[in-house]
Amino acid sequence: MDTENDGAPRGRGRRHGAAPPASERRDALVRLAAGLFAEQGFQATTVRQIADQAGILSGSLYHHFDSKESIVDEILSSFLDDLLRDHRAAVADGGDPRRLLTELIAVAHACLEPHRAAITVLQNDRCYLRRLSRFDYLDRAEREVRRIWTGVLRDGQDRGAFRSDLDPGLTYRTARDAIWATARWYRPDGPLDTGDLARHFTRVLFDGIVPEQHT
Amino acid sequence: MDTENDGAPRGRGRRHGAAPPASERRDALVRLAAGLFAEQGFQATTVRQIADQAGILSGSLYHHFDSKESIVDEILSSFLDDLLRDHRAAVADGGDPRRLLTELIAVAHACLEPHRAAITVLQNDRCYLRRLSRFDYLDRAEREVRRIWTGVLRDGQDRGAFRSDLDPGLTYRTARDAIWATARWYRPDGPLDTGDLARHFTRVLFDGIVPEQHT
Amino acid sequence: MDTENDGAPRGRGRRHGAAPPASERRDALVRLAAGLFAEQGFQATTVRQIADQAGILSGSLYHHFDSKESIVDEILSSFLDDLLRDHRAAVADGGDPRRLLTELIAVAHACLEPHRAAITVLQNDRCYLRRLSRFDYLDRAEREVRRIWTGVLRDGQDRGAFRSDLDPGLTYRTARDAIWATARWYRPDGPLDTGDLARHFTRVLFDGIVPEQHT
Amino acid sequence: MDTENDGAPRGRGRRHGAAPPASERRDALVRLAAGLFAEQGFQATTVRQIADQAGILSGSLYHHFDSKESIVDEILSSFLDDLLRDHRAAVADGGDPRRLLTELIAVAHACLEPHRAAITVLQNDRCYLRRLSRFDYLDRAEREVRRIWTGVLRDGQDRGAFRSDLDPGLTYRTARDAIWATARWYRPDGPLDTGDLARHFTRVLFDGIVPEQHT
DNA sequence: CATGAATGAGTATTCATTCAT
DNA sequence: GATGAATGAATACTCATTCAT
Repeated sequence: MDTENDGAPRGRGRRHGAAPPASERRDALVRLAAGLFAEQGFQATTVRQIADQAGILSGSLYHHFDSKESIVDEILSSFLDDLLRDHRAAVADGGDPRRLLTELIAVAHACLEPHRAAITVLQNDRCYLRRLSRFDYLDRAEREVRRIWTGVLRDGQDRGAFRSDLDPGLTYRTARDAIWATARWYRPDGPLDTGDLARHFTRVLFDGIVPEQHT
Repeated sequence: MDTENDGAPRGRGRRHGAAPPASERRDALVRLAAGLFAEQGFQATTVRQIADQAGILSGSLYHHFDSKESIVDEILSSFLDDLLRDHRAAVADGGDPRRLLTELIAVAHACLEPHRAAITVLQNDRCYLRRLSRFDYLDRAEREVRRIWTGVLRDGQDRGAFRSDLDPGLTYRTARDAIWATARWYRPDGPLDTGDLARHFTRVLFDGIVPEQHT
Repeated sequence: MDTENDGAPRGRGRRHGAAPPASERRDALVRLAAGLFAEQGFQATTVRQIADQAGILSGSLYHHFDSKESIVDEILSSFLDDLLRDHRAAVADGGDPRRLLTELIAVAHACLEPHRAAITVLQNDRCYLRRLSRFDYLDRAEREVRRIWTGVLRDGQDRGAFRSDLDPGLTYRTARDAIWATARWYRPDGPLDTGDLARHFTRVLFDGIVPEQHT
Repeated sequence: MDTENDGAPRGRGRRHGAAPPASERRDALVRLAAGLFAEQGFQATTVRQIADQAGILSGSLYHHFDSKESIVDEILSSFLDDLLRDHRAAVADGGDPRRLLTELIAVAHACLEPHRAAITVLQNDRCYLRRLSRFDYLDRAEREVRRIWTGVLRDGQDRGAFRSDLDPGLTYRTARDAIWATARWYRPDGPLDTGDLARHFTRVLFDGIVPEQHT
């Protein structure tokens, strides 16, 4: 599907799945827009701000992109492509639930740096974007990620690796929210890298904040 | 050049702290706006949508409020007033850090239902609102809440109630984000009430998801 | 004409000539509005400002007045009634042109204090008001005043009292503008009263600023 | 949070002194707006009227200007730049007070035609504009002009060129008001040009309307 | 007489997008 | 590829006025 229009300069009519026409200029614009979206939110960022920062006029952006939405589409789909790929890979071979969950946490944290903008946009503007059919893939991806996490959690409960009195769906949502919310304040040049954050989070999630001998 | 408004119904010139002029109609409008802000975000909600849902014209809203901002101000300051009051009360008498932290978690979860709109707005539109000097109290409140949580956490570490290898600031942020993010999906008519959520969250935070005999 | 409706509380449909229903409250409101119109201009003053300063709600003003225009109508027609009456009286008995002109200058200056608001409104908002047929009397009054002044000036030229090389219309306009513009900066509590201003102006107009022996 | 606009057509963030981005279209719009401001006043003129007369939509004006205020700013600052420059030049070399004052009167009248709109706006809307800090330069310019006129007048009094019983400040204000008020009725296509007006005014101001032998 | 709630037509301004040059 | 000028629909907000209570 969607074979026509390949190689055309604009992304008109393109759907998620067909790669957008690559170009250095275009990539730079996407990165630039991503930064603004992350700082201010998608809706709150104007195409003029993007154009201003690129040193061109706002109308000129439309030589590279169909619309403001198509820019954010590129940012979001790239994030979700990576996220899903790494999630699937993490659980592909099955194995110890603790190891798998540790891996999923690491995978999510690993997205914080390269995909900070996408994560921020999803948190701030998801309720707006999901109303547009073009972004149906957002919910599809979320559902698959949820299935993977809750699968691992349930499997761990069955095998006795995780407490059986926990609600897997609730636990997943708590973990997911805590991780993605990090994007709001995480700064790559701070004292902690995303690996540190993942390790800290894993420890708290697995063993809690209470020392073991205490209970 | 704003003239004072003795007895006038609009909230012109009021500051945070002075009670807004009470009125049933006004309260109903605030609740109505809160619902829309929570669903769509503050910026994405138009005064016309609020007025439409109230069955009046958008200009008529300004009989009751100065501005769209003053509506959200009322919603947010009411939330933060409650939140700070309950936080201060929770730690007022000091005592066992585990009990205090349990209490803080309960206090935060107790806000999920009455202040869902405010919490959602703060997550979606904080980066916009904090630029307005009128909302300086947002950061002030956040700092005080953070001080209270990290104080309890540090005290617990000193007394051996909490693991000493955790970063109190990081732990606070993780907990905070996980709790407030709940407002995005929590529905009062669902199977779980906010007490259940608080208990679930407390258990995971204290003891982790791994059964004790496991490690 | 216009005999019906006398004694009715509101001025509805009333035309210039029929006295508005007197009332202390009403007069106080007119004076109050006059002050605001003088400070800010008619268009720039809102009925809410008037009501605020009267300590009532803006809607309540409409128990006393038909409209904002009817308030300014009262202010303006009162001024022009006085101005025309005094102009007519000043030239009624004819006589020495210098004396008559001195008298006209005095009459105009005498209006500065009691009718400062009307004069200011006429300068700031005349181009707006004259488009409304209700204010046709503004131009009628201006024409009569001009006739009186230029009559005196021409008569003075004929009799050798005023230089014959001056354009009476131009001289009238210059004098008129200089006098009315005074309303913009004149303050009753300043060091000069309107009599001083009239004398200063008369001297400059009659003899110029150059000492006589100089030329 | 306004981003800089390198090369962008709008005048965003410019200050008085920095030349606005020149453009034929833009200049035409300014002239067009000036005409409307002069006829109706600044506040009473809507951006829609300006746009209508330019044959574009009101929003399209904002491609060229930041705001309605920035349009009038351009009109006013252009006038005051010229006025101050010519005033300074007129008195730069000092000399006979009568010659200097004649020159100042000529300079002011010479502004009537090219800057009629600015003069009219200043008379009608000054009390509104001066409240905006952006227009602080209005008062600064007025003060300098006043200093120049009263300096010449006082100097003339000292040298016996002007009557010593006149109040220089009062005389300045009278002259200023009479000259600027001319802008309200002066039409370039009338029988008198601004030179005629200046000469007429100079004669009345210097020698009065009474023939010399008369007194 | 006054209030409180509303109307309706208007205001300046914003912004994604289009398109001839 | 970019510009410069525009569109059109939306935005928050204002204000004179009305009227049931």
